[in-house]
Amino acid sequence: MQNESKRRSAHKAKDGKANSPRATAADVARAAGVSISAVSRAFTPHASISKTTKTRVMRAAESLAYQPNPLARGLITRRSGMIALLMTEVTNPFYPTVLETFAQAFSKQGKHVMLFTPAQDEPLEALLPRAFGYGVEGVVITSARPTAEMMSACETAPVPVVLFNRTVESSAISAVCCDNEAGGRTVARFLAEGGRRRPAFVAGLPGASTSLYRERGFTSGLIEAGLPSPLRAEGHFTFDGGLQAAKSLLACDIRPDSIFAANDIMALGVLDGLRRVGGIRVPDDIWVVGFDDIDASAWPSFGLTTFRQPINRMVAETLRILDLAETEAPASPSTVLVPGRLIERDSTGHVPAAPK
Amino acid sequence: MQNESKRRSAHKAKDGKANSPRATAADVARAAGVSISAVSRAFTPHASISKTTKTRVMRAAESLAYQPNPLARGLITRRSGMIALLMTEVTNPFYPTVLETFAQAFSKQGKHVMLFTPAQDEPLEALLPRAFGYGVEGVVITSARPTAEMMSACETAPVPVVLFNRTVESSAISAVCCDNEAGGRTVARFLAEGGRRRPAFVAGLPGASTSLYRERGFTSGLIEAGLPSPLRAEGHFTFDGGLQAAKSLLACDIRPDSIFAANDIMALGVLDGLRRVGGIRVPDDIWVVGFDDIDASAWPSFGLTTFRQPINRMVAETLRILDLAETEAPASPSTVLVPGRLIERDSTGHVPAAPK
DNA sequence: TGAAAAATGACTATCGTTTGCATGACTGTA
DNA sequence: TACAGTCATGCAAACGATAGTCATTTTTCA
Repeated sequence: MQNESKRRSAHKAKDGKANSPRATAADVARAAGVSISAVSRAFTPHASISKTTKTRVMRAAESLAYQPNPLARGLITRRSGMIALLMTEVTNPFYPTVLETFAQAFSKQGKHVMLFTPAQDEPLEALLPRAFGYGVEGVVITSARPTAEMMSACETAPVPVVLFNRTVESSAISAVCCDNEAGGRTVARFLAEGGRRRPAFVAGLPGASTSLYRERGFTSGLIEAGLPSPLRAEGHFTFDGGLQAAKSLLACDIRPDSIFAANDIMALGVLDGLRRVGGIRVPDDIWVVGFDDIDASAWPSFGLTTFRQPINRMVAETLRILDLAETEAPASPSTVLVPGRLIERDSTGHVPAAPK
Repeated sequence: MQNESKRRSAHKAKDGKANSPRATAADVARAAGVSISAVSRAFTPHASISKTTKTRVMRAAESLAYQPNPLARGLITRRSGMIALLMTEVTNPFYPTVLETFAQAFSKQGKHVMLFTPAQDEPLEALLPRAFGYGVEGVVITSARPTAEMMSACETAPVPVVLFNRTVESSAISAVCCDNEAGGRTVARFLAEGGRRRPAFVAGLPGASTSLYRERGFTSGLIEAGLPSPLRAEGHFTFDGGLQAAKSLLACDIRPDSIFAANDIMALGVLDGLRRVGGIRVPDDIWVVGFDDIDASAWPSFGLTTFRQPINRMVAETLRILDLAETEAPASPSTVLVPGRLIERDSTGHVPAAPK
């Protein structure tokens, strides 16, 4: 009887007497002197059950430490109490914060987070059916560049799907996003009012909607303010990319006097890149602005001025679309734009107060 | 027809014709002209099934996009293909990396990560039974300070439980950890050889085993090298805590000439704290060493010398204990210490080569 | 070629719930 | 007092798979 227990040796064996095999609804029913259905109904929100039976069941359940098995429940209701979170870039410090905010918010609703990260080069859309198989009650996708296959997979999903921090053309898919275009425009205006004349933009991954919209808003904001289109470099949304971008921007014939990076981690790279090159001072010579407001941006070494994404509100909106929030009526598929705001720190100079 | 669809309005309605209701084993069996058992066996690793039938089933399954329902399977086998990850501090940049490494490793085994983060002040041990209810095949806990209740809950767990980056007295629980004591000692020796005479230590959360062992190794290493016990401050494992700790250490009668922080994020805070106080140069006046080797430590602005935790190996060891790795035989409950190594950067000076 | 051994497929019970349906108990009104 | 409505309750059938049993091939070897 010992040699066959190959796969179970690493932990307490099954036959330990104290290892209570978890109470089932039948156990509770027996203890409370009711039927199994009654137990089930006691745990179902608006079920038809009398107050007395319910308390009796609940009392018995408590004494047996009973909790309905989510697997069995999910098998029949198709809702196992989990939300799928599809994430691709956990390295960007912005996302861990997002992750934690979601996890907290969900757990407040009794939901749990199931994390899906694609193995290298695994097509993202392959993850969706897998998630559905688990009876997830909703899917949140944070991927820089959702593919077309992905989108069509989303449209036929049996549960709500929300793109987080992404927008997409299709009106059949919900998305929650910071107002990136407005953010870019705000930064442009800020730089213009600060007397900057030669702006530069550091883009993220080509094709990423966030980078795209931030650039669009930035460029149009500059033009509205009578400034030229920005110089341009790519930073792939990474610190090192930002660092390289800074170098390449400095190599231009006419150096920029301000750099707006499509996210903070690149902006920090830019700052470090500028420091490396002697004789450049921030903000005296060059202003630097980021986007996100990650923790590190507030560190004294950086003091990065940045456009803050209101993660809490974005998450709340996502929950609302997933139909989990108690607040309002469910929305139809739509793109929700949440406004952000500029946080001024040391990496930019002071903008004179508006004249009147 | 509109007003009654309250909870389903946010996504494609059920009645859409293209919304294929997901193929079941029965569908596949019919398509392949075999019994349902055959289908089941085709998807069970060492089941008794002929090659020809298996391929026939697999072909049919593929054409129907069939995948066994993990809920139904888990209901009977008690293994739903998920691993529970209990995390408390996602804000420390070390953990997102850990998280991603785990997620990648698990997904390579066809397992998925279920994330459990306790709501504020929710007792951690309450999460365990919930996880077991989901039929998780293993639990990984990364919590700074596991409670006694937690521990006893672990011991009676129906599946392997591993403490990650924590150690614990009980020999009934497995743990995977970097060799913190050796790490602390290595740092001590490094500082001593570098001619430092007044070391300081910045502790993390009181009671955290990692901080404790790193300090123990550090202190004994110093004493062995003929140096005094370190000055001491607490930094709560946060950037800001490290910053404050630096200030308080500088306020000492005799300033330290080297500071070892129990983790990187605090060490970065220390660096920034030192910069704030004029006239102090790193490493000329004070050396700073961290522990973890998070991404930011390598950024030019910091160039933090640090003791690197080999996350990949630690994760691999964890998988082995969880009985998932293909490599070796399953281990009995044990504490695995993985060696790390010192990464020298700009925050410390050069240690002269050994004399002979 | 034949018999023993091995491999395979069809049946059926089961995992722990939810839920439709039929029944029985109550309530308020004519 | 009786009658139609409510409301609560229990029974039994799913949900979609796995695994043990048993009958039936196939394979193997003398």
